[in-house]
Amino acid sequence: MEVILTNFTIQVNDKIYLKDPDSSDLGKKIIRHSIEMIEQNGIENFTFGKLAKKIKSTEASLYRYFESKHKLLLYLINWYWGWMEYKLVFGTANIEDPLVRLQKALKVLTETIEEDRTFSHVNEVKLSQIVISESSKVYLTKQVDDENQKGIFTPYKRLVEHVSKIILEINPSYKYPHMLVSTVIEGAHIQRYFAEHLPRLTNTIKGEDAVVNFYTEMVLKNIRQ
Amino acid sequence: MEVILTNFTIQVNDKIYLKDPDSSDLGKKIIRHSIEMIEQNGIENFTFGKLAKKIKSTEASLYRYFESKHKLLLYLINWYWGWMEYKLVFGTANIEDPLVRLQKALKVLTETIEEDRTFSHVNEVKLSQIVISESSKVYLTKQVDDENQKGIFTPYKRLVEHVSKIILEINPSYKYPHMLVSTVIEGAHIQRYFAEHLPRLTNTIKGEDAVVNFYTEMVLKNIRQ
DNA sequence: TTTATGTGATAGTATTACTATTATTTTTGC
DNA sequence: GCAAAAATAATAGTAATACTATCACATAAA
Repeated sequence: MEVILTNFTIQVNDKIYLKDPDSSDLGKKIIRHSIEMIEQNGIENFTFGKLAKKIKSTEASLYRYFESKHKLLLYLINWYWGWMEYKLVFGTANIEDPLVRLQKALKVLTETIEEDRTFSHVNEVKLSQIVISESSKVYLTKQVDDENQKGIFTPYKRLVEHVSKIILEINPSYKYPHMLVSTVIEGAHIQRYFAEHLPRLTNTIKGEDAVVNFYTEMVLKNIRQ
Repeated sequence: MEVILTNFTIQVNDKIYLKDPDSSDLGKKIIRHSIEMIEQNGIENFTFGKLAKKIKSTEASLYRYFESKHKLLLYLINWYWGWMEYKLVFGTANIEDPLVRLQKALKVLTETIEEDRTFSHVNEVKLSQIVISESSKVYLTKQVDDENQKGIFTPYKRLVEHVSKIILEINPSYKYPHMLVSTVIEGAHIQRYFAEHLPRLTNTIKGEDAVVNFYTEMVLKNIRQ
């Protein structure tokens, strides 16, 4: 039984945008089509000019929503982290055993993304491809510290914190919970990228999702007392 | 006893440059100063115009060495992989026990970089900072497949292969050697970046190099039969 | 001493990442 | 149903970037 919750939106830090893209048709169009274009051509080849042309609007109009393409990318990535937290919370609700809960959480974090019809104007499959190829670029800049101070990376931190807590529930003396979780999240992205483009840097195994299995195994072996 | 090998150079794939920067004074100046500038201001804010001004040359002259700043970055990163391989080979030579050899290899891959006076015009400490903040950008582009076909990423692959082989020596049935090694290398970079800019995504522990210890422990626990 | 090679000087182009201004349309409040 | 306010479109312009092209000059190798 699939339940579609229509009164559900992912909140994104309002310092990222000038005008909430969720609040208008044009805004939603910007999100939908920027996802398509960035997924297709990468953030480097994406410009507001091209997007404006595609959605038959103007550059100036887009700049009323986001002050730069970097901010737009930040918006998309942050939306994703918010969505992941929502999936994590839903996916692990009512699971008593912390070990089972951890395994479920790791699965959510590392598995390939499938369509989620709850949020209509966002294509989560394409967005997850963007996250794989572009997300590290949002923090590997000289403005990190600045943006970090504005709380722009808190959704990501919250996600890491969330899973770290489960780990500490299982093994309260484990020394590196955050390091372990962020290694898993970032690693899962990179490994999927490698599998597609630089396969000799990873391992793919027929009949299993090597990424999910590898990182699940990794965490369990690491936190064992 | 420190031995300085002056007749030693790191070879970089000649498809990356138009003219070998090692072959002239101007070339070496380009390398030395581009490392300084990119480390300081990041690749996004680095331009050939600025570099030309700093070394009192012209944009056109720089373009005779590298056809784009992306290629220049590729050169630097590839130099680094070549240098790491050299350090790995030297550091693990004559170690019989594969477990000890693996531990040494992991240390080389994950520890913080110190000055190496063997290669005069390259500041390895600054270069390693560039690798931490910028290296993923060289393959997270839409030209990966193209560049990969030209063999531009082989030094990285060779490094991964090298360590993978040690792992298989210890446990021939281990399923994910490449994934494990690339997770370690990429992870070490990201964790050092997080420690400096987004500390809540990692763990730092007084009196120990948490990155080296975490990843060494991780590998050993993972490959145990 | 010629010739090739490397470097410098200068100029030019298409694109990008914006900002500014004004006109037009759409929405909303009464 | 209309005026006021808000949103969007149209148009123009700027500084910087990422190059390409051309020609002159210096120097070093043949």
